[in-house]
Amino acid sequence: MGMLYTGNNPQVMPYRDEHLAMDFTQQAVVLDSERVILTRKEYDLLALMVQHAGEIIPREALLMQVWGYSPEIRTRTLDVHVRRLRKKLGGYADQYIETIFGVGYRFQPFHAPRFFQHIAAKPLMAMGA
Amino acid sequence: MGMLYTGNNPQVMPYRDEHLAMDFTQQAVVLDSERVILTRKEYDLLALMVQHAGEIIPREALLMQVWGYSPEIRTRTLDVHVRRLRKKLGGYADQYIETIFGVGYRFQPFHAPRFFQHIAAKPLMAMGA
DNA sequence: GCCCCTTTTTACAAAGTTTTTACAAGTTAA
DNA sequence: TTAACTTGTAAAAACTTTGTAAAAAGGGGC
Repeated sequence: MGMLYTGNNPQVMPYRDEHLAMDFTQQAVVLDSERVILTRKEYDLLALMVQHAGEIIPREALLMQVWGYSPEIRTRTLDVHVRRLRKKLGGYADQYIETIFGVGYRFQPFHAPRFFQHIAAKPLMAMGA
Repeated sequence: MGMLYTGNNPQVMPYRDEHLAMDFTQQAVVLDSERVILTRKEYDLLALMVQHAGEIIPREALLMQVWGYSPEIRTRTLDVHVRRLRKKLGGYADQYIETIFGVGYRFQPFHAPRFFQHIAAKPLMAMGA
């Protein structure tokens, strides 16, 4: 009986809130009961943020994790991808994907309280160049 | 980690939906009550996909399983076979055989919902990288 | 050998994805 | 307020993957 080893598949619990659901084994994203088609990079980016929901993820961390870029690399591709992700998340986009100015981005579950809107967010890492 | 059970399983349940039926013991494919004549490779390819209906099967897995090719081999024969399969599946082809860009292909049963099914029993492959 | 059928390769075309570019808009601090 | 810097955005360019037609290659039977 043949078995085909097809790679690692980290067991991550699916995400679900009032509007958005994400299944990491099927690579499926559903928004208000409709499938959202994401490209690979869009998916990787969203997956990383959702798996760290509520946490601020610095640009460098996103560029490192999703693109394999080291901090010296100057690129706008992260911004462009965030923009396209937000577009595909429709009207809830800005609620889901927060911009933390000077730092990075944060995914927030739909009803997450936003008491202390990143007041404490002083740059943890240098951004430039 | 994901495993696909792909080997010479002598007891595979026949597949049937509104338009397509497939009998793996007879190696017979019927589309809207008409027999579809497939070549060996076409049959092997379709059988593998149908037996994993709803799952994304990476190109490398298809090339490994149907052709015995290792991932380094560069060939377009998979694409050509998919094309001929789709041709023989007529108008339903694109509904049955989805292209997952950058990854592989997926057979979907005719009325498959385009979002979540929790097929927790069937391990899948991570799409990343 | 030839014939017939299947499979693979070749060579582009078409489609899809990602990155860059260029500038607008927003933010922060002096 | 201005200057310096960061993020948003649209569009183009660069790049990658898939689709397709046609030719070439392979294989079995006669």
